[in-house]
Amino acid sequence: MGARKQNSTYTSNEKYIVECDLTYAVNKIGGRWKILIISKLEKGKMRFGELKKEFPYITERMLTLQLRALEQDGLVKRTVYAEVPPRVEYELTEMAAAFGPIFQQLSEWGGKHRKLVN
Amino acid sequence: MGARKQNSTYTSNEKYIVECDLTYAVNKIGGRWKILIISKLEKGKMRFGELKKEFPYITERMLTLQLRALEQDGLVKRTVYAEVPPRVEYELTEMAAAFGPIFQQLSEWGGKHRKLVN
DNA sequence: CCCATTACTTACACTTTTGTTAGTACCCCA
DNA sequence: TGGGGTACTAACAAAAGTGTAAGTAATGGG
Repeated sequence: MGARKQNSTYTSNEKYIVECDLTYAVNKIGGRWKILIISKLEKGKMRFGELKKEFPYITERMLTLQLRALEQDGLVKRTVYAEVPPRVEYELTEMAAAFGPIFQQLSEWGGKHRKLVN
Repeated sequence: MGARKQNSTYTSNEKYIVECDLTYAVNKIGGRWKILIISKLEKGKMRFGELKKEFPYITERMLTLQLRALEQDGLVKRTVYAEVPPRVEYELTEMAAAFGPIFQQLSEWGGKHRKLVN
């Protein structure tokens, strides 16, 4: 009972869309926090708590969710140290580091666009 | 009565996030259909109905919404011809065309990533 | 024994995004 | 008069994304 009704158009559209490598790529870094997290990690490893401090209003839940998704997608490597209290470090994978130059260009585009439109 | 309660954290986080030029840029092309639409328009002007045919399962509503958003953001130019039945043509602006090389790289990244992860 | 610390997890609520269905205006043509 | 064609629009509903509030495990230190 209570199995979620699978909205077929919603789902099949999603599949159709992600066939495009470009959309696929943008989806990997979509969402509210992923890009910001990746940007911070470009400077090196960080602990969960350190990341949290970087973003004044992020909730632990959101940070966890985003990091998990990034890990799942092979963009972030998570290392747990068996200590108490726990210590967990996050760092970018090569795949994520490859975004570097692309991010640079996108960022420039964003800057220019913002000036033109606003 | 019934004014929507403005969730302040939701909204203020949104503002905070978009201060980043990179996130700002990605937001402009985020959403389910925008990238695909831009990709099609890279080949030249298209009418509403032509665009619709390109995407088998998009609804008219979604296509309209996305085109409106792109227009609003200065990525697409909309030209209405005063005919009956109506004719409306969409084309990319320079700002959108500037995405070209970036899209190329993102797309390559997507292709590589897909092979690695799946 | 109790508390602090860290990195989470859970259940719930709100907001935005996406899709469904039906309908509109306009004029030409039969 | 009435249907066809085009590019929409409106009211509603489903789904995903994001935020709230509270709680957990484990252990060292007081």
